[in-house]
Amino acid sequence: MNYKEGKEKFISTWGSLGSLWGINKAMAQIQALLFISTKPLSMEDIMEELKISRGNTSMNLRQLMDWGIVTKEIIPGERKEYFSTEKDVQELARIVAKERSRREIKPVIKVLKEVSSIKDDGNENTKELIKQTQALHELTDTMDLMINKVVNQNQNWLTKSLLKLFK
Amino acid sequence: MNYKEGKEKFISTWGSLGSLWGINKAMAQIQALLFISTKPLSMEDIMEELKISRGNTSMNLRQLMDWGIVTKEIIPGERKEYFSTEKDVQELARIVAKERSRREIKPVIKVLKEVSSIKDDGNENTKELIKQTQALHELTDTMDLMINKVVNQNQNWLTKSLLKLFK
DNA sequence: TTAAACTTTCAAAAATTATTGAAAGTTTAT
DNA sequence: ATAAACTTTCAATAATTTTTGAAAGTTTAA
Repeated sequence: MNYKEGKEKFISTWGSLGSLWGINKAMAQIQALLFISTKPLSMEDIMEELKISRGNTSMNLRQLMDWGIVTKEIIPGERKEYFSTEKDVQELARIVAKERSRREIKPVIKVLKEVSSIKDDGNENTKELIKQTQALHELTDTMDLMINKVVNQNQNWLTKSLLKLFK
Repeated sequence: MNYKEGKEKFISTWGSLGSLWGINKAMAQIQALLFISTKPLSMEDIMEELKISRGNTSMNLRQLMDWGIVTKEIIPGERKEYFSTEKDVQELARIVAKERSRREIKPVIKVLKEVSSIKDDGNENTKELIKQTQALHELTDTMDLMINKVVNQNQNWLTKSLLKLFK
């Protein structure tokens, strides 16, 4: 496998992996491309490399910026905007974990809390609903707590400390 | 909120959450329904409750069984097949984590390993590709290791021990 | 102020994914 | 062996999500 093949394989794998961390293919591919680029890229560069339209590129770059994963770089003397992504994997993991907690886990916790708090009318079905949503609420809460703890540590904690803990 | 409202809210929230843990809406809703049911349900029951077709129910039940989350129950004297889901949230979390590791994380680790092993031809782009995919490989490996450690512990370890660790 | 260079928006089209329902398949009881 | 009771399959359809591209918008230089 040479550079070109490796690059393509990485971008396409990372792209199809997008769903795992809750973003779409183009968004994941743009991030992947920036992640292995040695310098910031313009919209043209990205469109060209990934063979996607201007609109698609624009919208997905915006989303990546919303996530806090990609930043605009101003290059002096250049009219175009250039983009680059967070290059440190630890920091990247922290950002993704934090955003997913905020966007997806927190709202679910809210619903589970609400549902598990309905009045117990003595019916066995009601009892089961309360019991199970409560259990789910506790689990989700614990997991979210974990994630946020990890997320608020500074870099290297993840590899260094967790590796030790779980040995 | 009464029982019916609570039940519906739970099922629909859990359903739309399906994407977070990598399964589709109907599949997640069937699991949710079984999760709060006090007894095993037949295909008819599920179709009726969720207003989905026979084919859809059949296919999604099969997938849930593939995941190891749902099991067929034989009820003596009954011709129909009945289904029930794992009721323990800890066990459920273990199954899901294990399956996702196997289905999604492991294959990505394989690709990252391959790409990060390409020959360094001295070009700065090649160097960056190797460096970044290697970093991602290490991170993903660590995370997968963590997940599998958690997954191989017996129940209650998650809440009890991790809560302590992360305090 | 104007025009060139560039980016964003968004309705329409394309691609993907999920769902239906009826025919085919299977199992069980007699 | 037959038929009733039930489940699975899968081609067609529907729903959803993604992508396009051109018009509208913005910024900069002169």
